[in-house]
Amino acid sequence: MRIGELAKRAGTTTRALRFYESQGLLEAQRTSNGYREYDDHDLRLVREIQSLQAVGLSLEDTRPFVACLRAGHESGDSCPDSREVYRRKLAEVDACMERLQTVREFLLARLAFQDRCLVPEPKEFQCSS
Amino acid sequence: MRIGELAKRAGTTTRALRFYESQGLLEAQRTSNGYREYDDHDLRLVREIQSLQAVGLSLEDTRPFVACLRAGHESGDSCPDSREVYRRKLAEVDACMERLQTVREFLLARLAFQDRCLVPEPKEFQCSS
DNA sequence: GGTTGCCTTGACGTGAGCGTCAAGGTTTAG
DNA sequence: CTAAACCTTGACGCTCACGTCAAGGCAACC
Repeated sequence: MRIGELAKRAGTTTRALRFYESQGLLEAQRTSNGYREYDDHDLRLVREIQSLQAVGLSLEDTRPFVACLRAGHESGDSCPDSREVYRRKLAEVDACMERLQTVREFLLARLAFQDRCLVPEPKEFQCSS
Repeated sequence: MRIGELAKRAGTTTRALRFYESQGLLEAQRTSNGYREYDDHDLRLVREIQSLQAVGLSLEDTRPFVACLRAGHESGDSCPDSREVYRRKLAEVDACMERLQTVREFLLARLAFQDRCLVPEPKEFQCSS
């Protein structure tokens, strides 16, 4: 299949697929006229990337999973590097929730008592998912 | 005081202060040679902005608080618009924590059972603080 | 008069993950 | 023959809160 069909079947755009290729996450055969040609294995890769992004992993973080699938494993997260990414992400999520809990309490306190002026110390931690 | 001293006393940079001015958050008197001149009231404003940013509010969201202080209130969050920002942010935080909880459970499950292939549906919600 | 250390405006860079043209080639339908 | 619907590469745009030059003016000290 060509890039348009792959995009449609994966529910994404051709631009995203070309971007993945530029990042070395996706490779493609080329037909004689220069068109990219994909198969079901590539569709699987794209779906893996999307799933991981949906969990909040960066594209960079999906790299080990893709490599794992390419290496022939049936599941992208059965390789040590992938599992390490999971563990790191889990730690990030925990830290993020802790920080959000603090923020939440601060907001509640501010909403409850109007004239207080307690402010939490700035933390450098960046919380996103 | 001039911009350098204000930056030092607020623990930020001159660039940040000029940026706040460009966003209409901070105003400054000008001396005859064109230098910006600030007073303690401005320092208070900057500190308010920093506190709110530390909680995860965007610069845009700090606008009502600054306006509230400018209007003469002793606390930036005693005005309706400010409190509305608090409420909205609280809702965002709650949604974010809920989402993180889902992600967390997913990660734990994946780490526990290697060969499963359940993936949560992609959510469009953007979670950051 | 030269150096240092402030200050000014303006403009481009940063990161992530693409979106959105632009300008053109290829294949198929009518 | 032409239009539609694909495809190609390249390059700039977007968000956010500034960082980082660049080029120059102002003030004080030796």
